[in-house]
Amino acid sequence: MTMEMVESQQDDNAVDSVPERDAGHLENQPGRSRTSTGSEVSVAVSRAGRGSPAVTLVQLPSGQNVHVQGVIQATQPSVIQSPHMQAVQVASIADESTESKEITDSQKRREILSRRPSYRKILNELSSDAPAVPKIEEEEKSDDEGVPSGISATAMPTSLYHTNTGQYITITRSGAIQIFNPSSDDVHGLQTLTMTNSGAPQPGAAIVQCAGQSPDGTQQFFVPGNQLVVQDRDSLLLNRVAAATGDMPAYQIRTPATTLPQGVVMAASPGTLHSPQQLAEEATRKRELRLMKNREAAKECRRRKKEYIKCLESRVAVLEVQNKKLIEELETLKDICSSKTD
DNA sequence: TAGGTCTTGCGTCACTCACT
DNA sequence: AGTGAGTGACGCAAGACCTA
Repeated sequence: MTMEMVESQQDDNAVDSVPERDAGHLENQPGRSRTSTGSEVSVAVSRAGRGSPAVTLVQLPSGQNVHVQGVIQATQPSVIQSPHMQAVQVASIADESTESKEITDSQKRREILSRRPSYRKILNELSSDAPAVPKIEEEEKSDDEGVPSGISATAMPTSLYHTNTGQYITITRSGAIQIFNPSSDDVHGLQTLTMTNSGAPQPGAAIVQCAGQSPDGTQQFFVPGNQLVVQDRDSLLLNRVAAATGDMPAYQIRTPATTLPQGVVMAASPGTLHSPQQLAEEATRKRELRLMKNREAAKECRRRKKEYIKCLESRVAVLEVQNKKLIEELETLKDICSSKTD
């Protein structure tokens, strides 16, 4: 589901559903007794405390007493809050008076901050409180988002291969093949391939579709099952056509010949690495992979954070509408009360 | 218009948490 | 215990905006 859909859906629900729910909440205010007549309406305004909003006690004609808190409240410092963050903010506010405590224990602060729940978790908790707030799905995202996925959580590589051109190929659990060029700084260095074994043009061969930008040179690399992925002339031609039409280029998986083609390098498994140079290369490769995955994770995290903030802003809008309605309701009740006393 | 400031996004590191 | 995901913090770069 795209963000636009989420927001529009929220907007649709915002005005209608939430105030209804909170009206019910107001009706259930405990601790107040009915009047003997049951038809009297009384309004009492009291100040709760310094900085606290005024509390208005409204006795409805039905005999119900309603505590209405002032809807005009002090502005919040930030909409991004969690219980932990609130604790931090309270602490920081309390510390404002004493400059000597301005320098906080960074270790403790880091500890508090690091325990902050994920945005997904917070958002899902919010959504359980307010149905108008959409949940973030645990696993899948829709493919029609148009966002380059990179190596996502659902496509974690299970195998890593190194080509003779210095590129890395990862085979994910879902069967997708991803080509990564470490020398490329941007997202275009990553290509995602989707294997389709059914309908292969010849036995033992499979078409591999490349979702990324096609490289200039030919691609040769191995995949599990002793199969060799070759970008042959035909598929190269297909690639050129695809490049012209915007379609995806094609690769083929073939069973390799008894002798390895020139220029094809098979990455050795970590268990067979002996020389320090090989170990260093392996370490470098692992680091590159880790950095790449962390890069993607950071992107995803920022995306979720933005979505989370958007949802909070939407919720603020909903609550503002709700406050407005409550103000109007309160004014109406006040009018009824004053007209009865006159 | 040049220089300063602000905003935004990115990559990386460090760390925690959950899972196996 | 090891591993991967998630995320805050930090620094950097590029663009937007402001001001003398």
